[in-house]
Amino acid sequence: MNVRVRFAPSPTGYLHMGSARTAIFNWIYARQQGGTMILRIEDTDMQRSSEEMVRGIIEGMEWLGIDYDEGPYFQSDYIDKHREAVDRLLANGQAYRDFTPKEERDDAMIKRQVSEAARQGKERNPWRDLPVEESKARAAAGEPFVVRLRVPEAGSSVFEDIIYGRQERDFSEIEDLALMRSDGYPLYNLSVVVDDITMRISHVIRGQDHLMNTHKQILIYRGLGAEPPQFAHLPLILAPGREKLSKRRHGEIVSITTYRDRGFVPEAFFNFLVLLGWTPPGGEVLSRQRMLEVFRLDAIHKSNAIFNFAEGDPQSWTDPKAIWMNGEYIKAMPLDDLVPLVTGELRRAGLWQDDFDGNRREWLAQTIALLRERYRLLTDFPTLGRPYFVESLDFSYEQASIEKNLRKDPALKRLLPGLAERYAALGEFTHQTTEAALREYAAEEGVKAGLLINAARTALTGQSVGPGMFDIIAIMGHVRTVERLRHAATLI
RNA sequence: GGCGCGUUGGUGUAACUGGUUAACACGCCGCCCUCUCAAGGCGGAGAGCACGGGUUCGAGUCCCGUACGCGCUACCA
Repeated sequence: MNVRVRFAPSPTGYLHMGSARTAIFNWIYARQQGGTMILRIEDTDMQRSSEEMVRGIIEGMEWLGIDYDEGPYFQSDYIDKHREAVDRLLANGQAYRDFTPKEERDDAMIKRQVSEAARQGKERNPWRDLPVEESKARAAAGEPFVVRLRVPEAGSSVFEDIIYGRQERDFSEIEDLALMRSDGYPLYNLSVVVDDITMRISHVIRGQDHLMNTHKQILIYRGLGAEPPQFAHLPLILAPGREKLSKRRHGEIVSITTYRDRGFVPEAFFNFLVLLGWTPPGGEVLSRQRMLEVFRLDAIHKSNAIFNFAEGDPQSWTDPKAIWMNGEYIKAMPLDDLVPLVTGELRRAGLWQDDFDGNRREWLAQTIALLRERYRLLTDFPTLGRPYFVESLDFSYEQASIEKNLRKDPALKRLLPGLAERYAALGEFTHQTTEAALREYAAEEGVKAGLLINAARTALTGQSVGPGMFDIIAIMGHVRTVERLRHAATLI
């Protein structure tokens, strides 16, 4: 079978995490099966739609590296087809006109009564049985009506979901849903089905919130004489506490752009997202290539995934596992791929210098290679890594680090400048020569090398953690090292 | 309210068609390395599988009920 899947977001202006994950699973399945990935914008809700809002979605997909073979199609471009389908349903008796005045339906009191009646599973819509001729005549006379699907009285709807298994629902539980509004605009359930038929979709992979809708949609497929596709419903992504994850409640954290802006490597976030609802066999960190090899739709979980983060806690502003995952990518990805990403961050932070991709091109690569070992976000390079990229003393010294490494021993007030002079006199300035000089100086002064080494770390970086000291010195270079050692003495 | 789906350590999950001391990852804690660590290496604590019944020689795995969560129940998508 020719696999054709679609990702069908509504144009909200940004790519929601949940939507992104849906897109990812569609994409993986399409690519794995050698099928076709289609992007369709569900903009039937006209007010919400605009160019800009669509762009936000596409940008998010591009960042994640999710491409598509067809589209973007716009649902609103197919309204004529939707209406035509409604006419066919009306003609073959699968649908009927409901002339209940709109105001009456909108009335809260009546709404309650109607739902109360529906609750008791009692009466069907009376307009269901209006003779066809009278129905036509009223419509022709200009009386407004909504078109409803004629759901069978008895029996049940059954389908096999690839993920959730056999689904059965009694027809008596399914209301005669509206297909077209009284203003002539087709409604969601009708539109998706018609579009999926015309786009020859073979597998509908979407959120579990549509699981119940599927019974209705299958009825529409049948009414239209079409064979329904395969369905695979994905578990939802919930916020901590198993509550719904929403932009309103949780803010920027649900938008993919947040992750782009806060230092995530696209592949890493893609990998993390894939874990929300699926466990790959043999390890959670895996390349896309590997995903395509081992992915199985029916291995997706049934229970909702929880996106774990602590509101207000800067340490875990997002799922700690996502941050860990990102660190794994930063450590393991080819350096040539990492350098441009870090370059972007340095530019954005105003730390970029022209010779970084000229004379100091190699130096930049070495510095990134050194720092990547302990960084987990791309933004760590301009923030934590600032002392490595600025020429001057324009970086801050952590107070705790000053206490711990500089003020620990008053002798450092004298030793640091002393070390600076030894270094200033050094001809060749490398890892080896600087280490030898430092150890020699420490021996002469009768102090432990570690005292000088740790003091130097704080002097050069303002921090008490970081790479091996002589690696740092080699990266900092002769001039900055001497300057910073001298300067540090003034802090004691 | 009705209907549907789900419920394994703090989190994400594993455990083939019921059968060893419930496994892995993140996080947490400790130790080691050592010039430091938010790096690396090693180890540890933490669930008896939502709860209550039942079937069975034996159940996280099957059945029933309860609780909780989520979803659907619009002339929204």
